[in-house]
Amino acid sequence: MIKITLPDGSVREFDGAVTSMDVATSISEGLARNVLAAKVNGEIWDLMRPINEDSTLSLLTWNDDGGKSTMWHSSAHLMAEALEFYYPGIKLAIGPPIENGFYYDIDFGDYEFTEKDLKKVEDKMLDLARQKNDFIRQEISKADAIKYFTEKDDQYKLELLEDLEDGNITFYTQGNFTDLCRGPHIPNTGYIKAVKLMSIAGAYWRGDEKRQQLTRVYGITFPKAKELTEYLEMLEEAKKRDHRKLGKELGLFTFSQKVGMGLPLWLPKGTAVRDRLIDFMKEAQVKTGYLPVATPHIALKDLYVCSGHYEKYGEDSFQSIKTPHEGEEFLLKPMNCPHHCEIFKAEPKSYKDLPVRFAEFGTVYRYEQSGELHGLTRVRGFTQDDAHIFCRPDQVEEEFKKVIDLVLYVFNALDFENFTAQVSLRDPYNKSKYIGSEENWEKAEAAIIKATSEKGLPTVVEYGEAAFYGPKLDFMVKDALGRSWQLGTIQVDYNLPERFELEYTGSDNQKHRPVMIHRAPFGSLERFIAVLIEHTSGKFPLWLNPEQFAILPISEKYNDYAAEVLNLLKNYDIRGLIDERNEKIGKKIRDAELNKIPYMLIVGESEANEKKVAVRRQGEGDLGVFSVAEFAEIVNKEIEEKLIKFN
RNA sequence: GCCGAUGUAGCUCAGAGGUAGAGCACUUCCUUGGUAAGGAAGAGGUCAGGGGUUCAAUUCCCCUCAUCGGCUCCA
Repeated sequence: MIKITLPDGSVREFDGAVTSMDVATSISEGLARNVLAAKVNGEIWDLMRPINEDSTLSLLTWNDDGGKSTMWHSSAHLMAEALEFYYPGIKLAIGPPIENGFYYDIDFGDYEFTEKDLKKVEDKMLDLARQKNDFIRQEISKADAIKYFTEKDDQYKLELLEDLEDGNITFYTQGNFTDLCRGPHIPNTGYIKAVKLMSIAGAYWRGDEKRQQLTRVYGITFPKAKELTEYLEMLEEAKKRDHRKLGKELGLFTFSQKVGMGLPLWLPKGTAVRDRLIDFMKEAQVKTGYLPVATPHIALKDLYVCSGHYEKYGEDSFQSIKTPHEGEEFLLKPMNCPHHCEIFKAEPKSYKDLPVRFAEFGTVYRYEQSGELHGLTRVRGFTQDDAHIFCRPDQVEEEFKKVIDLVLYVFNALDFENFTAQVSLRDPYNKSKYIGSEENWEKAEAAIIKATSEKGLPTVVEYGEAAFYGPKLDFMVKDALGRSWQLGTIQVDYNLPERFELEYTGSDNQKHRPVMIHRAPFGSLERFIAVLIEHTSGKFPLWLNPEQFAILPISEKYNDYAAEVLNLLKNYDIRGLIDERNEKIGKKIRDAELNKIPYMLIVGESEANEKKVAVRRQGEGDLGVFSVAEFAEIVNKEIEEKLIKFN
């Protein structure tokens, strides 16, 4: 008698060994049709794998991450089978499921596999899927496994086998394909109803650029054809929101080959957005006691030798700038913090002075490999809304909480509702790669965890993700399409104060070392704006929009009245423009809509006579006729609702 | 940096070994209009750059550069 405990706490009893599929069938036929895998005592298993002892069981369907990943893992095998059919002799490396689908890294030997080949592989996969071939699990001895892959001459699998223990090795077979695999898998290939091979990319064997470069084939599958269609539509939507495309269309920023790759040029409209974000942050920061400072774009190399950045990044950064006669060596500023340390040192500090908070919108330059550059999210020169808080050790937690408040204020004003706080701690198995004492690390890590839990943030803890000088808290924001982006960051640093020998005089009249906190709620303005563009699909909040309205005269006869309205609106601190072109009103509306201008003010004969404007809201339509003062009130009310002052 | 793809008008793209095409945008003219594209004409190009094959190359080949998709990296 075997007892199976289900997630709802109910217990089902079976005579002898059962499979998860048996359990699913005993619950309902529909569930049996939809179930893909099962979590048995916390481990994901094949549905057909016999359960021989009392267990807890939860059945996984397409709606569970575990169900999806099982399906995609099996799909990787299916793709491998199709590829082996067309390209016998290829060598397979690894083929895992990923967030959206799966990939397989493959050594095609001399054959150059291209995107033209994808279609026939897709078709073959569907063909094989229709055969409903079972995925068969087989435990195998290490010796037999080595023999199998030696015969297949697959050095990648052999290398993987080296790390595996005998007695713990399984093969999975479906149709004519057998692979070394831990599993689990879906019962048979018939569950896969829709296949799309997305792209091909190079990938290094085991992520090591010194090793063999393999061909990575990305794909995704679905249990229903309709879901594939929906997924492809979602991707199209994401493309429309791409900040590179919208940035160009809306005239926000550009790049120039002459200026250099990865160096964004802000156009007037983009600059307007940027400046507004800066003003917004400055205002909030002044209220929280930050002191603005300013530092130059270059500094002596010795500054970064002192900070330790040179040792760690010197080789992989822009190389030094030298003076012609004196032989001085400067580096482009990759960080603001060393400068701020020197500002801290400029005047002696008492414990009564702390915390000191130096803030600077500092533009920094970092060498990024050419292949890494990506729109505004990955650039070589960018501006941080940087600040460094120098405080006493007993103030760390309090300061940390204040920064969290500031970040939450920013996110709220910009409608970033879905975020998670990622706490990055040391890799517990490799503590040697971090600078600083054990005691300090433990203190800092504890302070961050306490602050996030007291603020009630949705938190995930990642081990091994800390910076080399201290633990950090990153704010990961999800955009409307569910993609995750890292924005704001707060980092504790016990290292730089040490290296720069920063100190303050305590109440005991002794010298003490302050703690430093780096923080940037936006992170980089460039990346932040990129995410903001994709988040809003270019429809910025009204307070941030460079053009809040467009006055659209019905015909050129009313251009004068339009100018009058524009003048009036200037008094209300609302900004906009007049579309004076010789076009019909339909055309002007269409263009304003496409330019995502929030309000359209249509003025013709009746409006001019009554000294009014017909208001149309972008994406919504006609709102009716208002006086200029009434319209100004509508706008200001909308802004006030969003932009609650920080205090 | 590495692998692969791409590079034609300001933008989106078509094209083919024999003097370069469309739509939108732009300029001028006609039209003066009521809530998502009025009409006509015009201007706009070293087909990314360099080399080669050819009677002839934007087209085929090689190199370089840039962009895109990944890998690796990200203080």
